[in-house]
Amino acid sequence: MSYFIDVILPIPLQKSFTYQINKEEAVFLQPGMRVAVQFGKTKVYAALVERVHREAPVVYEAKDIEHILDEEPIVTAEQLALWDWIAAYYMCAKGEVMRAALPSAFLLESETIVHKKENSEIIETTLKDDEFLVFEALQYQSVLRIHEIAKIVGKKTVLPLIKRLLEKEVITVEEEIYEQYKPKIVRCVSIHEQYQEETALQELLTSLTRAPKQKEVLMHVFMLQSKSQKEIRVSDLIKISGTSTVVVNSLIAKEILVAYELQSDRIQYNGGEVATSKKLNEFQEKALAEIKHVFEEKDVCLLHGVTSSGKTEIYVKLIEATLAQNKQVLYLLPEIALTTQLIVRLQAYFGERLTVYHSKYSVNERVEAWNNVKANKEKAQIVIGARSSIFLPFTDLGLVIVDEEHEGSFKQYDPAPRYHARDTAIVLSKLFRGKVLLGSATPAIESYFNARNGKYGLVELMRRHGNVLMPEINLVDLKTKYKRKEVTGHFSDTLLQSIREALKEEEQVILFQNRRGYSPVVECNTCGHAPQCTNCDVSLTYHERKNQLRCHYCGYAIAMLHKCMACGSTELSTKGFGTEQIEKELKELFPDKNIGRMDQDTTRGKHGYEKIITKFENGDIDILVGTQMLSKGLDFRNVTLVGVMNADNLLNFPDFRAHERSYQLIQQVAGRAGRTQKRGKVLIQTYNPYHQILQQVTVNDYLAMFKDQIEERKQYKYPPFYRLIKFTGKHKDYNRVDEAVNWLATSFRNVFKQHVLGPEFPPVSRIRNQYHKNILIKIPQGQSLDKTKEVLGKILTSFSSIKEFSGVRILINVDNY
DNA sequence: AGCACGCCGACT
DNA sequence: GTCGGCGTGCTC
Repeated sequence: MSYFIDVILPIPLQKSFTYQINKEEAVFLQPGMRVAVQFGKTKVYAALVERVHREAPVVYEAKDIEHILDEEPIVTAEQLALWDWIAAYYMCAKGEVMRAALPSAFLLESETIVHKKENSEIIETTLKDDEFLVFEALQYQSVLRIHEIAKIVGKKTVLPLIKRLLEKEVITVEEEIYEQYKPKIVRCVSIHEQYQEETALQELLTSLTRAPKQKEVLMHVFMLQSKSQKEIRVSDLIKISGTSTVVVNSLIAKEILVAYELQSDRIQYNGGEVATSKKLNEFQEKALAEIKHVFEEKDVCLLHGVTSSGKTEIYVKLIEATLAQNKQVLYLLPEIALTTQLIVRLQAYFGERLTVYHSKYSVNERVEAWNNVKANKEKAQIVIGARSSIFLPFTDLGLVIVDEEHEGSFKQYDPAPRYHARDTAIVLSKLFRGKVLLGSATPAIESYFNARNGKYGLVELMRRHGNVLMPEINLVDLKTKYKRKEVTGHFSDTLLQSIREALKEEEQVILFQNRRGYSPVVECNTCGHAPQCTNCDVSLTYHERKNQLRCHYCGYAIAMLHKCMACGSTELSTKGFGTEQIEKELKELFPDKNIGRMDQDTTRGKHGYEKIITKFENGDIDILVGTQMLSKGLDFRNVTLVGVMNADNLLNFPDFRAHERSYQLIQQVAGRAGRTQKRGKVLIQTYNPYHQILQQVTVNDYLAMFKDQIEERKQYKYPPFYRLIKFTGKHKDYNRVDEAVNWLATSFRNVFKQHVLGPEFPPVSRIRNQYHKNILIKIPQGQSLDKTKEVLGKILTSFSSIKEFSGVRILINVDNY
């Protein structure tokens, strides 16, 4: 009788795959372990065991596994349950979830390695040019990889070439599997035990008089040994004694020192003392008590606290309480809010019990964080991270905090799984019977709705910490300003006046413009032609710094034109404006001040973001211009003025969430102003000063905004009343997507009738030479989600079997943002 | 996804 | 004529 395992492969296939194993393997293997398996003719993957069983597949012969990769499961049962939920809810393959969940070091892939074939006589003249190139390269290098061969011959497709070389017996190939994770090894030394005795030691020291360097090193070893009981690292020893490895090595050779290797953890906290948490003020205290009360009955609580109300201190108290129960804490933040500022602050309270997990960490660091969390180590009691940290192998998760809960970036857009970290965290927490706290100054409409409904608890904290006043928000009507010619560049005189006042007081200013680059469109004055991207259906954006026209969708760039491509006219003008242009205008208006810019273009690179922040904090920047990056959790003491350059392009966004988002964004940016005793000032330039949302922003009336929005959502059948699933067809042939998506929409409409919207080409219908077409499905409350997805799945299956539509890829986005 | 297999245009 | 382009189908 034979044994089998069902495995998840890290590829986007709906099916699960069965491999054969022997009895010993069946006894050893458990769900959550990895095995290396051959898949297809050549590839070897790390597959994750889902189930061990004895049901032989009927229609095919199961392959054997290559070998087992783990001693024990690296994925917990809870994680597998969560993966199942994500795959089902967000309508994607488990393999896609696996890809997103595991640190890439856990996913091994095989690579074809080319060797020179020994003992074979090769007549060089029988080789073609490219074959000879490979042959020649192998004379110098013992092995070659596929991509190296591609580089040598300067071609993309080299597999036929390799095949020919194999036939001519020039080379042999082999599949090399490698694991990417390498433990960090540190070399340590200790004094040989024969010198532990005092007399032997004295003897040794006298014998070393002719080797002063060695003696010195030895003295340092003693010093380090007496100072701390811990191991002595060779690298530290060299640094302290100011010698080289040679000296240490000769001591080891003389058997005076003994060397040994230690596996070390890359994640280490080397901060100072841990502070005790601050005492809360009476409002915070009350909020904390309310949250605790809510948690007695409910699993999820929404904390609605205005900017600067001291939400973090409340989180700290809750974290302390959870740690006291010996449970783990997950602190989720949007990627861009994961700043050093906040981490340093939390580290001050929790020291080495805090682990940070996010995309800037190396593969090795991620594996270590993973292992620490899984072993429930003390140093991983609190994990702070961006959305992907929900995939960590928690063993006893007591509390999840979702800070800036309203942030759209908690939803993964591409690739699948298109999950929402806030919603997934709630499911994750349920698996552990843990609690979830959602925190925001401007909650998502959905969350606030759930809270008012009683599904979540609701706690409000409307007082700023230290009784700092909410900033004074004023609108500036650009229409009248332009009419009265009171505008310089893009600055109204009101804004300019306020900037001058703030600068005179040596205070800092933040200016917000939600568009990067110099100006979005370059237009010919004669014929009206605007240069377009060759790969996408958008106009190119002018970037002055590099004198380029760039596409923000695909990155395509050309040099700025001197004359119109269509008519040759040299009169080109720019329309609209971005951060770069604001920066330039400021430099002209305030030549003696330091202007900084923060957007995607200036924060590239590993520390680009931090550099700008630090400069601003240190007062090296007087005026900071930026995109929405500015709105996230930054705490600048000396900012008293925030200017929104143009609120209208936010409000006019064609999306049902545009108003909600505008409110949140402006409110968040406004929250950067006046975090100390002096009342901050916010100026919003707009052509629509009577717009509801702007009016609500000025008086900080979240509730009014919520009521308006929820009414609209209800009327136009949007979330939270209806659930949305967006389908996007993608193909390089316009007609093919068109027909394919039309067919799909018709099939959907047969079942879901008027709840199917579209099909429709989006405003930008071509991106990277791929045409897009969308269908939106609205699911009313009360209609079973599972059933709906089942029906949709069936329709998609029959869709994929239609030949004419093959190649059209369908992206599914559940709870589309 | 990734890769093999198979069919068609542009070059030696 | 071949080389190499891309479309199609399959993977336990």
